[in-house]
Amino acid sequence: MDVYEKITSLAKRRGFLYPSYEIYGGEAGFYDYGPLGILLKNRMEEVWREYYILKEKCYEIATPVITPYALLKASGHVDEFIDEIGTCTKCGLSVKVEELKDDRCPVCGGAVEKGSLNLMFETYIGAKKKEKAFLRPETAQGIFVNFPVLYEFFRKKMPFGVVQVGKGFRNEVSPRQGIIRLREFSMAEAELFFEPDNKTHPRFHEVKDETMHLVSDELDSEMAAGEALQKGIIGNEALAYYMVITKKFLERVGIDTAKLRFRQHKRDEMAHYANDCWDAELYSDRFGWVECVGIADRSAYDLTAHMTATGTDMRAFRKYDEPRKIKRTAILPKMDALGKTFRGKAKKIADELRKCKISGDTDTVTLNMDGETIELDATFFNVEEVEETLAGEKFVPHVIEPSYGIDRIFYFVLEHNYKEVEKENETYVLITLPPSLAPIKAGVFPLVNKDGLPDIAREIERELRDGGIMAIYDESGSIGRRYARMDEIGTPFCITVDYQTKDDDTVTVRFRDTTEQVRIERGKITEWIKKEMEK
RNA sequence: GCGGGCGUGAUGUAGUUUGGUAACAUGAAGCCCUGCCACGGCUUAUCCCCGGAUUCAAAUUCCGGCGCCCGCACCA
Repeated sequence: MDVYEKITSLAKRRGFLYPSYEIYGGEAGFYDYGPLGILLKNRMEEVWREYYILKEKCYEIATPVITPYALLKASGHVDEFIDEIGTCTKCGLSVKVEELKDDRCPVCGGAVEKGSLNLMFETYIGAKKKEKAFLRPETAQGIFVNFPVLYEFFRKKMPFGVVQVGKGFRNEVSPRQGIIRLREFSMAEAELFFEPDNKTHPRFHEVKDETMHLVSDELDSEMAAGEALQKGIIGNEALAYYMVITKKFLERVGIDTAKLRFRQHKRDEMAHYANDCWDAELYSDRFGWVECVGIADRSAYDLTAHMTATGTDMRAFRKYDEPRKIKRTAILPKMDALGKTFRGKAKKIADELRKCKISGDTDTVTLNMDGETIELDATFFNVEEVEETLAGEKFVPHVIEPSYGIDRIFYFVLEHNYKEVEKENETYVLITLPPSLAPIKAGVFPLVNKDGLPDIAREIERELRDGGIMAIYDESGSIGRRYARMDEIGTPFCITVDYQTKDDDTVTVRFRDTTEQVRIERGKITEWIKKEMEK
């Protein structure tokens, strides 16, 4: 058995992951999180929020999974997310339509059956009048379409960031590798809005010496963020900053950073919306390098797309440092003449007039209004050179997007922390999860099941839970077996009540990774564990 | 989607060649034992992926479906 198989079997046995709908034969690409699995996943998402919401000052929003056709048409997903595929009837090869040679199989020349694959799940809104819709392929779009109100919420100060943690859906052709490729998956995405020529981060200097393993066509080495930026390897400061944040986050949830690298996308593998992209890849003994986080510069792509499709102004306003004076040729309507001739229509005509493109020697203007053609000569306007003061300008913000695949990271947290050690000629399994991530923080055991020790242990379990610490009481089997059970699910501490406890109210606390023990006052355990978790 | 392999208690496996009462280990529950690292004792529960065919009889043979694994393709 390799690591993946061991983890899959442990995960099912101990309540981390179950294949979905198993009693109905199972459904490929779907997994259930079990009782312990969801505790761990929730902790990962909480830690993610600490990084992006607390520290980076983003705000989180929640938008629907079901997304109207028009939105995804505008974003490019309807067209770009479709794969036209030809399958050779002779040799069975499947290829993209553009790779066909004269509509025949490029390998054996056989006839080809064409089909198209849209990787989005389709659905309909409304029971009677059915409007076509899709399950969202990414949470990002829900943020983009809310840009105008969010911009207002942030009181028009750029840059700002909005995040969303939730489900995304992709109807994969053939999902495999368990939780690595799901059809319904959890993602945590941050959309950070910047002025196009100012993709910087105020705290970049704090992380500029942090190193990352960078891989691109020309490069494969450990390099400081600042250096990579200077050399133009990473396109801008914000991108580099969030790559460092990603590394810190992954390390915090228990990823082995020796098995982390950032790989730059080649031009042709970039998503339709991206113009620079670095993937955080994690190494698996089973699967090799796997993309788990994508950090993309989406430029103005999405906001522009939604602006074009809906006519909504998705621009932000930037004040110039100093107001700029601009000279231009302007047309100034003469309201007295217009009023006398056109009466009620005068104001509307004047507004139209101001929009006209003119030059210094324009003497007549023709307007088309409500199907009516109106000729105006110089008695109705003046043409003048005017000097205007512009306070600033409007622009479509650029977006830097770190996008995390929670389920994949979840798997890697397990794989990177899965340890086997030899213990008295037997393989002994433990998961060395960071204490703050562990689903169960403490096991509480009576050394023996008599003389009142179980009662004391039960009380301690209760005290811990009252203090906010997930603890489990266990009296079944030998003490060693109970330690082993806890080690296998990554519980960092085991508290044992022994006879000394009855004398002096102390207990032993045993560390998962070293099996060392310390003696601690019963009343202080809760605080002690909380402190340990901060380490 | 195509080709190959596989599907047996919660987990890992044997049994399928040669059709006839499904076994082992781990895990789990209960009781006992146990003065700190899975090693003890007794008891209990839990399995042949689903559907069809052949047969007196199918875990075993055949067909179809679903799922898992490998390869090809796909993975914005």
